[in-house]
Amino acid sequence: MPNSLSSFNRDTFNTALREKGLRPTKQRACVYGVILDKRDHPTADDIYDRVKRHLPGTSFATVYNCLETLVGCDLVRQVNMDRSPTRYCPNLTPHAHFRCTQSGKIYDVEIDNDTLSLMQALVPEGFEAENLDLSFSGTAKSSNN
Amino acid sequence: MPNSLSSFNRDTFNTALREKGLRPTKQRACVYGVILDKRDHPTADDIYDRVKRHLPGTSFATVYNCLETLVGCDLVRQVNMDRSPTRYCPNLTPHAHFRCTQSGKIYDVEIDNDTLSLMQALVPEGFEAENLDLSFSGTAKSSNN
DNA sequence: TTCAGGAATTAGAATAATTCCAATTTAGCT
DNA sequence: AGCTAAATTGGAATTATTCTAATTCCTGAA
Repeated sequence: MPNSLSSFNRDTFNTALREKGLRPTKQRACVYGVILDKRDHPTADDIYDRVKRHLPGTSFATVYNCLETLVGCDLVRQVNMDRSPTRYCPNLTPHAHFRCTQSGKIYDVEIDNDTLSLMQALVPEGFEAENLDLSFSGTAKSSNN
Repeated sequence: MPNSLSSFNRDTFNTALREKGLRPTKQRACVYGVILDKRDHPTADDIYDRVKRHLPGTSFATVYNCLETLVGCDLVRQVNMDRSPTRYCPNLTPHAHFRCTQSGKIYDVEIDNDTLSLMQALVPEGFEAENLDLSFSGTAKSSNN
């Protein structure tokens, strides 16, 4: 039985959904599962393909619905880089993204607390930032694959 | 005659285009003009409306073509925030953006050199960043309009 | 346990931003 | 003026995403 969540993740998942009064359905679990499974910042399209291998009847709308739900429950994060399709990421720690313009691959980049504080301090008086997004693009040596 | 470029901007414009072997057409000048004129981070749609007031025959495709050209000549910058339409910005200094989730307005946020260096230092060995994007979203007090 | 009612899923249509395309116009050279 | 490549044009096409209305599925009260 592939893509069953580990009991740890299953717990996180159930709890997060129940807290919002939402149902932990098999589609939602599966979408969450494939995102945890291969942390390659998949697009909705990628996720759809992977989910179909486990739950063949799943529709595109459902994938989008599930993703929206998971994002709303803070189980996964959206990653938007330029105009390219939205990607999804189970890494919830504060981190930036690096996109290789050659391969299209996206890498997580840790942000240390000092730098994070300095960035947050850029926001002027009278503005209240709830969200911060930092991304880089450029080239990655192929040894980083 | 509205939206004629100041002689300073006209020079910048002509030079930047000629350097790439491109023609400084009236459509390109007008698109550049409206972006300089009202620095409110307009979308292609906004720009189209404003350009039509000066050059009524202009098509949408032309606006997009001109924008691409201007970006390629480093005369304006694209600003992408989440999934919302691309916006355009004539501020070429390193700066971040703040989007007010209530009004949708976008504000420039200066980045000091120290913070900029620290951010650039986040990029790990083996990665070469050509581009850095920092954006915030949250709420802005209405006195910031 | 059943069953009512809300929640979730589904297929397919609709939308929004952007890009593509083929035809026409224009600008810059000789 | 006339040639040629570049730019513009209108409309069709594309892409990612959202919407809609119908169906199916859970859950908890009887």
